[in-house]
Amino acid sequence: MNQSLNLEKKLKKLGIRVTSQRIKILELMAEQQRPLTAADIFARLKTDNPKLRLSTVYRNLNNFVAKNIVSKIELKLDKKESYFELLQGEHHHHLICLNCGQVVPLSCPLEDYESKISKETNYKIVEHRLKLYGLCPKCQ
Amino acid sequence: MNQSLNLEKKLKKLGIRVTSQRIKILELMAEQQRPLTAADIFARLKTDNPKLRLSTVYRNLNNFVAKNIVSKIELKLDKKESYFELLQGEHHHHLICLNCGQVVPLSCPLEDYESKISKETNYKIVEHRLKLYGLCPKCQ
DNA sequence: AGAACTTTTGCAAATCATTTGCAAAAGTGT
DNA sequence: ACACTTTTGCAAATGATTTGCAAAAGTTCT
Repeated sequence: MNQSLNLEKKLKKLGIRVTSQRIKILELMAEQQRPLTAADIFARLKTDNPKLRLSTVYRNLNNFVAKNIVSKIELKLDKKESYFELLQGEHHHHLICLNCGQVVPLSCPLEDYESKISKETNYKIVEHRLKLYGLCPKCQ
Repeated sequence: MNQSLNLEKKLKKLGIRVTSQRIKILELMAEQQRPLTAADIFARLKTDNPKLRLSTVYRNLNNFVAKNIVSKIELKLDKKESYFELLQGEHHHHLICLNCGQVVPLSCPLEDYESKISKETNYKIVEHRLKLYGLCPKCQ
């Protein structure tokens, strides 16, 4: 059934106005199932909608992040561009191929470590980020 | 004894030319013992040397990173500025207070996890990055 | 469906961190 | 001190992201 209808409902429930730009961005992210940059999304959507602006993509992505339906991560070691990923499924991390950029989702190994560190430091731990870098089978 | 003499030797050994800018940058990092931004270093050193440029700081930090005597990390969740840290002591990670920015070094819990992931994915794992975010005792 | 109201978008320009080109200055080996 | 190579100061460029503002689109109420 119609995916954009589901997305509409999702946005309405969150009190986010339904615009075609927003639907298209979320559709693309759902379809790709991998972290995308604002530029990736823009490049893909501007062919269908030449009036679309990169700033609109950024504004909406930031909005989604604030509303907790998208997460923003820095994936590459050297480049400083942000990647965005639909928040769905469980909390996970990423393994990134240094050569081809392929991204593999990883389960989180840090529950015990976090509570250990919390006890040792008396910090209240709110979140964490973990990335592994390497070479995928093809690139080795 | 004279620390800048040690630093001179260190640079010479690595085939890096000894300049006063380089010595000052490394001295400051050694003295501060916490990750600093290029802007931090520049702000601190420009009072003694008003001709110093931020680009010089960046160029030297990048050089040190390439020569493996400094590591470059992204510390803050939102801000995109890089932090630089003298490579000394053992491999570690960071716990950062979301409120005051205090940084605590953490031991690395990932040896077993890395080999497990390597087996599962057939990736050759080269490195990893882990950061924890939370509130320090004072900021809770 | 239309009016009134609020939010988002397109567009251009600004911002922030970082890099680069180039001539002058400084470091190095002899 | 000399000839050679690298680094620096300086200005301008770059890349990612954000912002101001008027026009356009979405929402609510009737």
